[in-house]
Amino acid sequence: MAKNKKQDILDASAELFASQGFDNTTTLMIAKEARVTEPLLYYHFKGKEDIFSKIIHDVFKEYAQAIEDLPKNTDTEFEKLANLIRFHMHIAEKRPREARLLLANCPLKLLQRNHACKEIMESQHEIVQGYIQQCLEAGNAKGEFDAQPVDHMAIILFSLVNEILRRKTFCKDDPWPDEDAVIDFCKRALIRL
Amino acid sequence: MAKNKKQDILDASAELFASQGFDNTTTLMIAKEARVTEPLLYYHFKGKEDIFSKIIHDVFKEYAQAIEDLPKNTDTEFEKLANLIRFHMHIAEKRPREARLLLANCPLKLLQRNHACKEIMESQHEIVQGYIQQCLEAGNAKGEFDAQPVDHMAIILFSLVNEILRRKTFCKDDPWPDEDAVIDFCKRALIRL
Amino acid sequence: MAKNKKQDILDASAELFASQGFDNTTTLMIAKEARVTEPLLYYHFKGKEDIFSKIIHDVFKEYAQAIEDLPKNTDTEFEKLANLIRFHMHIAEKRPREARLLLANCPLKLLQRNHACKEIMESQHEIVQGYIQQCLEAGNAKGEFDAQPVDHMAIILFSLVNEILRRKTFCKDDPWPDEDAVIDFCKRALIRL
Amino acid sequence: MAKNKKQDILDASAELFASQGFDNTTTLMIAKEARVTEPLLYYHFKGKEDIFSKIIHDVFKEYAQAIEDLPKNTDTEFEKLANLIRFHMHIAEKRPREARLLLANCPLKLLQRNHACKEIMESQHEIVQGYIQQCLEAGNAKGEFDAQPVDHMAIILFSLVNEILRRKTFCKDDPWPDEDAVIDFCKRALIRL
DNA sequence: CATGAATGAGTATTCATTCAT
DNA sequence: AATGAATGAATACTCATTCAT
Repeated sequence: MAKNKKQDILDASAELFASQGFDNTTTLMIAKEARVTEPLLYYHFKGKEDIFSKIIHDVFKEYAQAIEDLPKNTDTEFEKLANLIRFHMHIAEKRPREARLLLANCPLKLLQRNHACKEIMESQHEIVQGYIQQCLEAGNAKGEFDAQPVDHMAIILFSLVNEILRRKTFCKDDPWPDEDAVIDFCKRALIRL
Repeated sequence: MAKNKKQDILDASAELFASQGFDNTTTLMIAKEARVTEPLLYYHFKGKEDIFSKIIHDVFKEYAQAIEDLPKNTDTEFEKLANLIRFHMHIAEKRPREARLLLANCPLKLLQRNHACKEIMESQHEIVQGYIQQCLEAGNAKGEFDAQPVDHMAIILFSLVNEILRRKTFCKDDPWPDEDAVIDFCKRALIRL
Repeated sequence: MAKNKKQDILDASAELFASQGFDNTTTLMIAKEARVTEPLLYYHFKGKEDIFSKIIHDVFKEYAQAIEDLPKNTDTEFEKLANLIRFHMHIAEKRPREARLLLANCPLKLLQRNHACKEIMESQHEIVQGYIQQCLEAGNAKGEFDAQPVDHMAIILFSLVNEILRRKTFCKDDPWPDEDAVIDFCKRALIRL
Repeated sequence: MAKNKKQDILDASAELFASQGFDNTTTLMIAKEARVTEPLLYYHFKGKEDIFSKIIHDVFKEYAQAIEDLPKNTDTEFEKLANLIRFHMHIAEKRPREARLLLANCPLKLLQRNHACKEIMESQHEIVQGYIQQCLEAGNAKGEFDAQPVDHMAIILFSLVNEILRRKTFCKDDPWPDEDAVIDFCKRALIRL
């Protein structure tokens, strides 16, 4: 569609990787979907794997930015956690392709040593876990939570957030509690009355 | 090892699927790993996909049985939930190959309509969610919990259990809270003092 | 069906060779069709090619015998030729499987040097051509025909007979003149008034 | 030979299909014979069967054109029939490869429903039979023949023409009457003095 | 006579990638 | 920037045949 064929290739690849998986997508499929010839893929990228790397980097960049953009000034620290949870529940609906792309392909890619996926997963880990940890520490300091130990709690919350995204992506038909139920669950665990 | 070459094939395949993924494992690799010739794969199985199906069915059968075998008589309902969490944390250590096999390959397989993986995932869903739901309902009845609504809580706990398995499988090096921290997190959410 | 499994194998093979061709019929198909295991084929025969040879020999033996059994005493020599034509027109209806078996597979087999088919085709040639030639010579001697030269006429008549069989076998749906038209055509060519 | 590798593939395939049969010709053989790599076969054609289809279509197109090109203005209608017979006797000598290709492979292909061979055989049927039928009708009208019934006669003559081609192709060593004998045979059947 | 298990050699086809232009 | 032609290396799968029992 766009005049930029390089972007067409990235779009077509993302669509195909997301709907069929990396290994089941051939360069010919990509070329056809992008209305381009195969050699052009190699003019713009080093190869199929390179296209995949570019895509997940782009996707992750946007994701990291969105987390960065979450409101910094909130009445309570818990509100920040609630925002994080809400954000992840929304992604699955707003960016289903990107969610599928990462969640379906990365587990396999992680089996390969030194894959680009690994560093991205680690970055996500750092960013999200850092976000949570800051909230917890600030909340503890304020007496809002009595979340102890912070690091363990952070991992548990991070896991929950991740799994939310996964379920909403792959089990679309299954019932899933609305945001409030999830947020309430966490609130109960963090805030003892 | 065993005299039974059919089992050798299943073992070799499981190992390779778990360590490299289904698509990156060739029938020749399987044959070599199993110290067998390629045509024998086709004598015992319909094809590569059939081998995969047999393996995940076997793995799931054992998993379902293990859940069935969890102690039925416990002092508290929460103890049952704690057992479920402990069981999943142990699997990743006792059966790392099987955990990797399923968690790495199934997301991709789920993209294909009508794949055997889908029904297995649904069975797991039913079994584990059923287990949790029973605990919650019994616990609510006894006044042990005030978990409301039951179905939402069950899904959240199920998600947590799943993600525990995933993280322990793929992020072995990352720190992970010991059992007690996870169990405590849930206890705080379920049991208000 | 029969207790004789060797015959079952021959029957099953004939059926499959006739309906799918030699190369498209696998030994496994034969075994299944004959309700027998593959190694038994090799107990009774040297191999797939050997089964084929046995079948075409049997078929040809019966064919040669039938020609031998055509009535020897007829009012006219032409009646003998008419009988030969009628006999071939009937085969396609009475023995469609055997006709298909030979006519579909032999052309290809003839491409291979020294194939059993070759000698059989030559035998058929000799027998039928001999039959025709005798009729023509006797008819010429009696003044019934003025068929000259005999050998050329014999080949032409033989060709016509062969093609009749072929068309009735492969072009079942196409219209085909009844016996009388063919016989009449030959009569006109042989018997000048 | 030619710079056009696509044509090289067709030539090599035709040669091999004609001398060994479709099923006994592997794609590797074709590639080697055409001095080309195997994947190129799949770049230019959909597969082995597609190569075969292209060849028989080409062969048939040329055949149909040659029949179309037979002289339209002849002194007698019989001369037209004689030309048809002569034409077929010449094909076997001028185009032995193409004759073998079709006559050896098509009977088998006809066993498969909906094969390209079927429609080609039917086209040939229509063309040749139409040609003969026109001659007979015109000849009858002029009083040149008393060929009755026309359609039956046409089929018989068509059969004869077909079998001539077959025998000259497969039984090269066998004696075969010269053109004049065949033509004379037909003349006697058609033209009563 | 009969078979379950096993295999050497192949068989059509695919795929990521490159080259010449 | 773009492509038609071409390929090395697989890749899942098949087949006639044999062996041990």
